[in-house]
Amino acid sequence: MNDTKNKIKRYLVTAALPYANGPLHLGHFTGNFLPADIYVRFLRLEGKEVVWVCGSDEHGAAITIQAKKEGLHPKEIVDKYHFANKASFEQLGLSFDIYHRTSLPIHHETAQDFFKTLYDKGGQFEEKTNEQYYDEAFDQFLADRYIKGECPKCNHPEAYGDQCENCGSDLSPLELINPVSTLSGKKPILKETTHWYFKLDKHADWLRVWLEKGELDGQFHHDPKKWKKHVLGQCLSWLDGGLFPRAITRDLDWGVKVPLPQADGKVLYVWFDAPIGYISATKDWAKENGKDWKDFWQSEECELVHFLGKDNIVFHCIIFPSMLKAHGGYNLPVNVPANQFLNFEGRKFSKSKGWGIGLTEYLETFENFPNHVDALRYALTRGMPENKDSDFKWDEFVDCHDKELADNLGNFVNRVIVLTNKYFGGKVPSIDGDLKGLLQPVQNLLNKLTQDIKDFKFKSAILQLMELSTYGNTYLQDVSPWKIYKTDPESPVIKECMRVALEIVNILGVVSQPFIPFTSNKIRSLLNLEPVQNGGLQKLNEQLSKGGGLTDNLQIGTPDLLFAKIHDRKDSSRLELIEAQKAKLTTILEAEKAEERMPVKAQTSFDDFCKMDIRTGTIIEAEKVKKADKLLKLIVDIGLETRTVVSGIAKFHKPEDIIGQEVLLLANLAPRKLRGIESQGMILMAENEKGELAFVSPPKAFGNGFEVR
RNA sequence: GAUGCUGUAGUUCAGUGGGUAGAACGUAAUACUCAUAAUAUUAAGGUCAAUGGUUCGAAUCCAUUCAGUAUCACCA
Repeated sequence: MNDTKNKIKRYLVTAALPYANGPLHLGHFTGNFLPADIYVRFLRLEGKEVVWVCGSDEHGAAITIQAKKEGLHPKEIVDKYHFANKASFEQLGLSFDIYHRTSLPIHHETAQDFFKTLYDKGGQFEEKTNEQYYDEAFDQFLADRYIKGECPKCNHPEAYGDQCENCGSDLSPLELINPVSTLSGKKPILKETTHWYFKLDKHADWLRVWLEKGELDGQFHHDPKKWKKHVLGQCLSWLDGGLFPRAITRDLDWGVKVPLPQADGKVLYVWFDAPIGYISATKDWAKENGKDWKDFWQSEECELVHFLGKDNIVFHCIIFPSMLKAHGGYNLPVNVPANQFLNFEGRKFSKSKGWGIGLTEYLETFENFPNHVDALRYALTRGMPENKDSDFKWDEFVDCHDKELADNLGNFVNRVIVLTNKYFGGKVPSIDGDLKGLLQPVQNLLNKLTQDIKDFKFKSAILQLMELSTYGNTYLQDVSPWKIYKTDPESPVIKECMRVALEIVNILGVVSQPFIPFTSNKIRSLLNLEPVQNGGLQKLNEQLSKGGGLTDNLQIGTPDLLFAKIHDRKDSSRLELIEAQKAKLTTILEAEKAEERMPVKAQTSFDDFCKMDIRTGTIIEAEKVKKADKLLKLIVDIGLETRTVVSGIAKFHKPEDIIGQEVLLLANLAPRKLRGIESQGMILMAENEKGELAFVSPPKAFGNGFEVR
């Protein structure tokens, strides 16, 4: 295809650095770490030189705020989660070459050098001074989201510094009436501060060429057709919207110090320092392993691939590449195969509601579940959100564990091992036939699997894995050696059949390794072989091109199940484990139904109530308000007159359905403009725990304009 | 609100330089018994979100609409 590919000798793979302020869940695992691990393990199997770097992202205001709330030093927070996450990752079989952390000195130096290089070059940064809100109690400048106040446009009392959720208008914190810090609850003061901005806008032109055509500095860099649609789409949409300078410093005492004398008390903004963590991690690894990090970052012979979730696309496809290009000398990623998000039983993961399962939690709860890590890795790969959001369901986990891993793969391997022991005393039979020819269909599947991984189609690849054992099952069924054995136990057909089946088991042992490494080791040990080594797939392909991958008369091991089925007549323990997880969710759902009745408000007086003039009325016209999701413009007949009312009910009621609807209208409410339309009253609605709105109305044809008391 | 992505069999998803729709699971029938009541074969099942357009021909291209989801300049 092109020459550049042939130059590639090394691969550098990154998985997005997890933020070290909390435990991680299945979504992080399947979106980011698992695909990277599969890819990296595959490259190693192919005998490629590859380094996979990752680590904890440990800076940023979120961590300092959490530390203050818990009365801890930020270091204590990040230590806790760094080591916890690292331990979980090891148990899950993630094969990082290094799991780094951005609080290490080598990272601080690297990030500072990077900043300093851009600064000294000139033209990449600009300085701006302005006034920002500052929380004196917390001794911290406040991000927009940490400020609340009254909205200047709709007077909603709980507007955020960046946006009012009531009227939807974009705000600046300075516009808020009576601003309050959400950290201390006190009124913040205005303070002047200076920050450095990275001139991202300068990079728009080459970025577009790079993303659209895959060309960099007039040369071929990568094939944009191999990028996922949603990745390219989002990037180009960003470029279309125009790029703007972005602040890259913060007023904080936790983070990488800005290496300038005039920048005391300022640190690099985490999104600037975090991706540089990939570089410092590589340096750290290289130092430990006697390698040169530049061979991976600054060499044409190395390919860079970033794995991440869709929330991180623009950072890795626009901002970080711009930083690297501005610095000069660095490789840019040849692909950024971002995944979408994983939901859990139909909803988003939510730590606060207990919806979902954390990685540590899974590892602990399923500790005694045989091969529980591979069971999870398999289920998550099968449902990987490669091109759209996907959903983890326990029932599907059970299904694919039992039907695919146990019945298809596990049972195939088992029946081959059992038959080999039975017919040949556990020795791999030698045959005279054309083994290579017999294995051709298997080789085709293997090739497809290989290509799928190279194309980052892991879901399809793992299906090919299953196809391999399906082929094995079908093949056994077609030949049915047990039938032949009854009449002619010495038949060469039996030998040939079993040799082919054993070869397939051997192939499965090698090629399953990127996906389900523990199972791979177990298959190998059933064949009496060592765990597969780097280059194992390359070696296997060489052997297959000559004939088979196994040696004649190899003494294999005794049968042992790879996966214990969840639906097991004799042992209900695994099913109980799953049922307990499902019961937990039911409990949450029921609790939500039960609670969430608003407490009764403070006492009021009859006189106050009488101030309300509530009238019966009928909706005679209804239309959607433009530029508003929730609003309908209604004309209500209240007998003596008609009123125009803007009502936030569009999510639950279509305009055409509610014409003729009888309603109750609060008629003496002060008029207010909503989205430019004067609303002369308020329709009374009942709202349930889901936020659904229902009309409250008199019985049919009651008549308009009567008072409600 | 703008923009990106997504919307295909009961379920989970593949699929496009436009030319009689694919898999897995589930369902039904049959075969087999070496194996974890496993396996194999066959069958049924889809106006490819809706509407309009381009075309000899559209699930595939264009437009509009609807739904889900993400991003939208200091949120890590």
